[in-house]
Amino acid sequence: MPRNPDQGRAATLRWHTAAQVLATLRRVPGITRAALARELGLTSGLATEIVARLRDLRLLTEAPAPVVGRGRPTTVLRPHPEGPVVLALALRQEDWRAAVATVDGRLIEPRRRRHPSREPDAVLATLRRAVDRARDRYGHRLRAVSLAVAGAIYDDHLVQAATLGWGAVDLRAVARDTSLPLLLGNDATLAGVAEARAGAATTAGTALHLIVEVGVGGTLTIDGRPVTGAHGAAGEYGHLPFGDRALRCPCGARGCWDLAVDGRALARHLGEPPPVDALSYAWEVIRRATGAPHPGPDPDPRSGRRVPARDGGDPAARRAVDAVAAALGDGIAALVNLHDPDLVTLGGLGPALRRVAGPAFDDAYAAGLMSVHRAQPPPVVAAAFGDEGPLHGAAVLGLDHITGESALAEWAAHLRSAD
Amino acid sequence: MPRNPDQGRAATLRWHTAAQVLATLRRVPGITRAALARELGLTSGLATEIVARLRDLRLLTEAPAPVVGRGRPTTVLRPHPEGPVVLALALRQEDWRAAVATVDGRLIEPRRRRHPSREPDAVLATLRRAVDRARDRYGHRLRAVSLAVAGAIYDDHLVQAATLGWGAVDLRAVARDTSLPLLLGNDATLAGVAEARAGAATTAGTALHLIVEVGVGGTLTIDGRPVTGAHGAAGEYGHLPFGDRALRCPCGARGCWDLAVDGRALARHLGEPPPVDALSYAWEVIRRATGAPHPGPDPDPRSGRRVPARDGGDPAARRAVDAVAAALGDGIAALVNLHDPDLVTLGGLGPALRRVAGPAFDDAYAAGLMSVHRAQPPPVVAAAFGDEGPLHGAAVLGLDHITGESALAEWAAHLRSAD
DNA sequence: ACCTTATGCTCGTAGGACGAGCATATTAGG
DNA sequence: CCTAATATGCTCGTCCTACGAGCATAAGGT
Repeated sequence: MPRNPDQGRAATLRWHTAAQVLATLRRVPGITRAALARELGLTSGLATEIVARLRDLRLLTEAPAPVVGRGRPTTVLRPHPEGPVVLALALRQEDWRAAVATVDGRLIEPRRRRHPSREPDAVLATLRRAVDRARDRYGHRLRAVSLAVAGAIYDDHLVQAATLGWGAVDLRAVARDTSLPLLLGNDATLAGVAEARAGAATTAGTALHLIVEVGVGGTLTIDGRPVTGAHGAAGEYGHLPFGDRALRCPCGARGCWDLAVDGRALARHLGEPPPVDALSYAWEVIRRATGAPHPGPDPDPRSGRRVPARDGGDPAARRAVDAVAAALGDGIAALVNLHDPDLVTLGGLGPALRRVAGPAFDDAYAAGLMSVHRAQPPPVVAAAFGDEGPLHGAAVLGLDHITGESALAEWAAHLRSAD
Repeated sequence: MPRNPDQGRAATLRWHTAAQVLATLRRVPGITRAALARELGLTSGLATEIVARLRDLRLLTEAPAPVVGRGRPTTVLRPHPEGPVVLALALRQEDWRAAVATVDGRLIEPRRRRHPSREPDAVLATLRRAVDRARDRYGHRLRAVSLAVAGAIYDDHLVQAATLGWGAVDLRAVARDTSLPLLLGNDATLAGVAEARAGAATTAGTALHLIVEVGVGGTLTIDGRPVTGAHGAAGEYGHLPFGDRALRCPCGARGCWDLAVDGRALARHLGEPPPVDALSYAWEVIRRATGAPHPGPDPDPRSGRRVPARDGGDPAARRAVDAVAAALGDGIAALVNLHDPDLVTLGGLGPALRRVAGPAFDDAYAAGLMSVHRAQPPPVVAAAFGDEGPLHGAAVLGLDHITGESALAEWAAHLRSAD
């Protein structure tokens, strides 16, 4: 039956182990060849064959590894200087980011630009220029473009981006007429993927990632893959009715959790009018609560050092932060009861709210857990990538695509035809 | 490296296609050999080889298929009369069920018994006798025991079964000293698996199953596999705080959805005292609301015929049912926003509440959906298996186990050693 | 009786995985 | 400085799955 060259069991299985090797290289960048063989349980003969094949395919190169003890020295596996790359893009409210990713998952040339205009056409034209620049520089090595967007995705289309003020916008213009696949993902989803693959949740099989900015977004990941639902629209944690049913959400429903945990909630607690820019307003309230000049996002979220003084700030702001942090902890507890994750990673305002709020968050979290989770509550930790999560997640999306079994077969055919 | 006989790439791949064949046989019981080859894209030579191997392994037999037109007649694939089986058990509040399942997924000898006593020891001893009986009858053909239990599972242990009045009970006694694996699953989770594999959600990639009895349980399934979380404790939909925060749940939290959608909610709306048996109380209120003698669970839920008259019942009961159905529809909408499923299947009281409530459910469901889901709202349908879901799901769990690649290798070794 | 159609079987070939044996490159220790 | 110990890499023969082509088989249709 399988006359089709890239179908059937044999053609798929051919690249199976090669894809595993590349996945391992991505999980442990700079892994040695010997360690890789151990990790995957490859016999040395098979390792020889597969590495040679991947070298011939310009997917990786070997460099002498630093010697550690006795025994024949091994080599470090690195992406090939003429190997395939993807362009990762992340589109947010006030700026966009771009980076080129190699098969080991490293980002090169990360850039960040503010939108000169927020008009869809202007933004898409800018992104398109980034694609063209990458094509000029990398030529046929560029194999895919992946785009993290702060908006709602449905069946691979952007249907709404509230923070950008966009409705449905056709993003395909970013890669039109390039023959490059354009891979689309929600930014909170992709940030969760980044945490699960290379960030704070690498050891977790099931992880929940939540990001608080204007409202709450996030995703559940299972073994590094996001639970995206039938149309890619899953992850609307902010519109769960965990909040006060008297409050009406712009989404049309009542009692959305969104309204209880972001800048709008802080304003309500402070008796101030609804903020125009809920995100910077929230940072400002957090600043007032600490009395510190600028509590902003951690420059390096991996270091937990900068704990601002809890005293010295504005008591009203502190009470507002406490209330919002409690609503956050309470909701997270409900989601832990629901999903039973190994770990929860928090992004956006989350870590700062928690830090400034003192015990309010932890108390609410503990109180909301069902008894089965009390003995070993899943840790709630700050996201490792911070604001860079969506870009890293987009890179993961693109690399998953180009190192999948079918894309490897394509790349091999591409090389054969180029010679 | 792989000196271990049942590890490594080759040993796993060996059974890969054979496992696919058995999975297909289970998805389409009574499939013909020719249709199977088409379905999996097997060449006729490979089909010959694999079917022959599975025949030799006593996993399936072939019988002449009814002739439909021209061409050489093909055969129907059936489980082998000496092939492996699993014993599926389902443990509920007032009764337990048992059935033996063959590799094509059919249940033979389904039985149902009431608990003579609800003491854990007595119940476990009864289940153990069912295991012994199956062992007597099937001998070495019995390869696993799977158990669906109406309680909370954590790390493969039962930590609580509220409806049975049990705390943590060690269920391993059911299969102790038999060398049979005991596979454990929550009953709502397994009912969802049954719906996704062979019930109302077979065509759905992502499906949400919810069952309303005392509270709400359920599971999300992705391609037929349940999302069970890190410890198998996921699916506590009933303890999401969708309800009135003024109400305290026995779980310790406030506002649990549970309290808004079951018999306890009906009693509150009617101003009656909290019922002792919330489930039969709920059926009784539904009966009062219809005026019909007995609205009970559908005898055949696949036929949507028995729509009771909405008029003629007790108006107060109808209003209570309306309110509860609305709370159900509202919560389901929130979960659709969250998970983006293709389909929602409803079990337990759900279908009856919805049928009796008239538009209250559908209105609340529609009103709670986010706009992205409005164009094509996921259908909410009655579960196909009704009360038999957990038993069928347990059978799926067991059959997945014995038709997995490693278990097939074991079975082959077992046969070799028995000769 | 033929042809048509659908299916099943045999056999030669390709290619991945495996294991054994040998080759190689380094350190540790005398 | 030489040798043993150690870790790693390569080659090759074998096994097994998958594939494709050609042929065989068993029906219906004419």
